[in-house]
Amino acid sequence: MTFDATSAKKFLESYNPRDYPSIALTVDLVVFAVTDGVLNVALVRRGGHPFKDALALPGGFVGPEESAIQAAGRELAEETTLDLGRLPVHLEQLATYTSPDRDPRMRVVSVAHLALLASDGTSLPKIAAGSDAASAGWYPVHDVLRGKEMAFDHATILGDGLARLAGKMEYTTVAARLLPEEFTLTQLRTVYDAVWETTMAAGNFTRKMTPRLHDTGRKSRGGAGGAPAALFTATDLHIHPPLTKPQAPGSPVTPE
Amino acid sequence: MTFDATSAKKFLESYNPRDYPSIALTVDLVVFAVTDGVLNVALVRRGGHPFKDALALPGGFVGPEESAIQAAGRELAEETTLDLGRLPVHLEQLATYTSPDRDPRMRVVSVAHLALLASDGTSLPKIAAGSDAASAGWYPVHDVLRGKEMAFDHATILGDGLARLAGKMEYTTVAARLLPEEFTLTQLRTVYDAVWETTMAAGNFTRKMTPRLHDTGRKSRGGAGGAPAALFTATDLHIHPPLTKPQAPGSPVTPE
DNA sequence: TAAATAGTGTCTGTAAGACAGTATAAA
DNA sequence: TTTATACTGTCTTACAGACACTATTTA
Repeated sequence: MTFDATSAKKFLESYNPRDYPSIALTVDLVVFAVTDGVLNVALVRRGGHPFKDALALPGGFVGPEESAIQAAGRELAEETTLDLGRLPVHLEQLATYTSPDRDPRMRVVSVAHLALLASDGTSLPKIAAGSDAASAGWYPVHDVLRGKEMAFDHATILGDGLARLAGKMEYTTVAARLLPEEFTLTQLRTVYDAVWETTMAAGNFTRKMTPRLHDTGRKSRGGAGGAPAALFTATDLHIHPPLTKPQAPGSPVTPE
Repeated sequence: MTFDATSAKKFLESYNPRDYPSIALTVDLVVFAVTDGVLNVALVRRGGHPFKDALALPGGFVGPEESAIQAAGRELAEETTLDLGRLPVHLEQLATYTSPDRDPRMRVVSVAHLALLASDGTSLPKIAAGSDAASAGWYPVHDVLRGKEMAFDHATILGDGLARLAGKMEYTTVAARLLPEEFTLTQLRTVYDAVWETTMAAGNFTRKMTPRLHDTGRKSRGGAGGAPAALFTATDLHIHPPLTKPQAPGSPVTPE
């Protein structure tokens, strides 16, 4: 990487820090996990002003030597006390929120990330409150969004995170990242039902998904009566053509 | 927005500017337009180090009082000397690039945006070189990506921008944003061919797209022989189920 | 006319949606 | 046995892909 002192100086002239107020770079996390057929999000209850006592997304500052995704992974590890190196956690950048007045204290640019935690469907990972949070816990996503009382622009971010997940599930097997490494088709279908708030037909779901998954050959113990289901692992294959989320009634396909 | 001086002070304690080097917030623009069946991107030739003489995406700093998308719109207007208030230009956030060493001079966090300029297919909007650029012009996207000699991480950004556009064209009518307000189905098909580097069958394309567009009732003058085509305008409808980009041969649908 | 383009019709194969039926296991 | 679950089979309908054919214009 070659550049000389003159050009660096010229750059710093065009970028005069006096003209630009100090910018804080943060990450906000939209962390999802499924239990009992419900999609949950990890939220913290704010301990201080502004938005004291309101629900907020967990997050933190991006360190000087790390990228945003690295900061997101670090915060996630701190918060969940999970070993991210071993756990297959899905983490991706969502969007960046830059409105100058989104935080009344100073200019805070936040790179939101979407994280999917594996869960067996009956219990959720423990999460710990961060520095600025009084308490942390899991909340049903759809309920929270219908209530829409959140700190800063976090309701928007959460909505964007849900939309990203719901959309991506149409054409990828990313829903499997919300399940243990080996899972049954019924478990996977439960994830779709939870995120899309629908009820997928079991038979057709099996027929469509099976060619996109890898059959381990093993069977699950039938938990509550019924035949043991085959255990699958996810592949990184795209679903083509996509799985179609059932059209909401009243959303027209043809104009006028 | 209520917060007191104490909490603001506490926040500034947890965010100690001394611990965080000054951050420059910029936007980079991926500006697309189609001519003669080819997808083009607006690039500048860098005038100074680093990456002197290399191709780069246009961009600039985000002002203290504006959001990233506002900065992107402003830069786009300056660069193209287009009246964005009147022109139906599609502008959306793409992704944010935060690697600490992506710019050797200082920490530059760049929020990339995707812009689609309307074009009649035979000429491209004039673009002007910015401050740090020696010259600006249009370049064929696919050629540039195959060559892959660009400044900073701009080849990655350009690739992400193309992927975003190509993907979104499967399930929205966003391709129409690369055309004048009224367009024919052949023009629209040309856009798909240019972006996807395919050849869509004309008859089937008509059958699939027509219900998603609004027929103005008017007809285009047949330019070079042939029947006059109907003129359509775009709707904001989703294409459901999506238009499928023909599978590249060799990309398997079933695992193993 | 000839040539070029627009748009429709038709055939075929695949797959989605609906749902019945069968197999496997636990209580 | 009863019940619950996992899967498979079948039928119908929709539509994508391929492609022929007609219609409408310019040269």
